[in-house]
Amino acid sequence: MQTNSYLDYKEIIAETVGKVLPETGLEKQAIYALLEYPPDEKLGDLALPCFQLSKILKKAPHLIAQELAAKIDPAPYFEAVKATGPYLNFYVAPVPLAREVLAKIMTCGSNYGARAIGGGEKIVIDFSAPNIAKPFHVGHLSSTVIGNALYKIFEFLGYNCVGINHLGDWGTQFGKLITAYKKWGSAEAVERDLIKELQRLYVKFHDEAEQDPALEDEARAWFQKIEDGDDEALSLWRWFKEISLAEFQRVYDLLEIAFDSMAGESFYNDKIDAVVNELKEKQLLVESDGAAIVNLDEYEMPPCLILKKDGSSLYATRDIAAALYRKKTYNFVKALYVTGVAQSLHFKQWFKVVELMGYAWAKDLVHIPFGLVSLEGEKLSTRKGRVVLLEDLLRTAIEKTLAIINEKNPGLARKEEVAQMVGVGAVVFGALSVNRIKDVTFSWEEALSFEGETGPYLQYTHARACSILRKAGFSLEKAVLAPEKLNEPAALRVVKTLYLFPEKVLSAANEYEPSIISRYLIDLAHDFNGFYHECQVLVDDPGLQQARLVLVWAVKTVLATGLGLLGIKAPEQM
RNA sequence: GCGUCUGUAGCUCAGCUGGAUAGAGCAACGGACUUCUAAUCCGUAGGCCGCAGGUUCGAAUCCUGCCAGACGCGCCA
Repeated sequence: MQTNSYLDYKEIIAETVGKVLPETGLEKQAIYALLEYPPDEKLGDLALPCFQLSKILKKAPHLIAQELAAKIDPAPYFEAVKATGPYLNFYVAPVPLAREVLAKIMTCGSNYGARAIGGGEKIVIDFSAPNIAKPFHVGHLSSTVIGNALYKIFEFLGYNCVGINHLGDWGTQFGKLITAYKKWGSAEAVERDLIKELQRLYVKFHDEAEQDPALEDEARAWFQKIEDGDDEALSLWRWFKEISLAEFQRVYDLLEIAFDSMAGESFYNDKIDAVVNELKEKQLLVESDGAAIVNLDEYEMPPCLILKKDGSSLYATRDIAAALYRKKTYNFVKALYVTGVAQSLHFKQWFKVVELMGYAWAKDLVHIPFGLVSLEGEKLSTRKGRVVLLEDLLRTAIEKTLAIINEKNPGLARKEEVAQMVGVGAVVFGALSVNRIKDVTFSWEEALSFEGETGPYLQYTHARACSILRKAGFSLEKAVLAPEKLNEPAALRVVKTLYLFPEKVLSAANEYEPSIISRYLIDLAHDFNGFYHECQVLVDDPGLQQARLVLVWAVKTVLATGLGLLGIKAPEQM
């Protein structure tokens, strides 16, 4: 797999400038870091601003730029190197660029952009983590799709990822649920309405408990019974869990997301005492108001709660136990936790506790926060029934897609299959197209928008490219690379954007930010659609047609790869 | 009260490891389908980059203060 080296113009420039200007004493890396992409095509493809050099050389920046322009031989990678004021602008020679980029994509195929930097090391990714007996709603979308995208991105860079669904399958809410079930529920009703019925019972419990606080005690008692291994309590707990998992699975099937481990909170029950003991041995635990805490004053954080005054554990305890278990089991080089930004402090605290326990790998624990999802400006609330179920959203998106297909392309084969890819793709892309950290207000109109910067736009562009290749009977084996024929500005723009893909993938991984790939794909699709309008591909001149077909194939390949990294399908027709 | 994050065009957002005239999409208006899928493309209009200072040759980008919003701050997760 020749996936570790990509043509790197910055590297070439840094090398050349370093040679021409040895007196600056700058390392190649330092020059590399100064290089930037100019704001306008007319100013070339890469630029070296000379202000910093001016300080070192004690010379006006525009003079340095002029001098460098005179000394540097552009060939073979550049067609010109010009000084424009204080900038040294590099104009990439299109033919070598097109040749290198397209040849690379032809040899690598769907591995273009991949690298082997992970060396097979493990990255554990904790994501999705819905709560049992509660609806799987749009609030869970971000964690699920961001986690899945990071999984695919890191695999693409040579890591071995372990996806863990840390299910919320333990806690007093099960006591509440059993209490409500015993009082107002029935096996028939649960079998019939599944999570909807469980949710009804849960809401009912809270309504009733407002009048009758004794219910809370009853709930606690039932949860205690689960913990003590009481047969009835345990079998109800298992039953609720099965019902929930079956329902969650339908959503994961629609999204085509799978996990390597479904070890939820309950999995760590027998691993918590050891953590508490270890904290005691390491003299990190302090008693405070009857609870056991780790004091973090020194680090300007509130204390981390380890045990309640009744001696039971808290979620930080469970998270620490899980981290220790995962380190031992997987020996990860990084463990990512994809959860809402609201939990930032919690992660900062228990990461610090792990560090204080003496584990150097505490630095490998990374919280990947994302913004809050609200509904028409109001918080989602299971109890108030103010939620949009993810499954409803996905199914509505699929239905809408099917309607559009019936209107625009009624003869399409396997419509339902395509409708699912596109409808789901629209929803997934919507969640991955903006910076993670932004809060979002869910809107049906936006979630079901298929025009402009959307998933369907990317898929449509991909399908268009496929359509051309199909009509031309294109085959990669017989393809002829003819970069000199791709000389229209629109074609060159596409080539230049294709060149950027590997570095975008790398940035997305470094910043844990799938939206970098989303934005890139929008650019690529846009450039391609511009080319599509300006340049007819299926033309009489066989040489020209062949040259353009290779470009179309390359775009199709990169779009499919990029969409794949986001967890989105790329249908060949739609 | 303390802390974290966010504030860019009417709306949703890029750009934020400082650099050349601040970019998209949606909505509005005007154009482009007998030609490779118009879920597309092109054009017009739309901006004291929250406010005020500071650092710098240069600030949407860095620092400080303020304003607005979101979230968090001990026995839920």
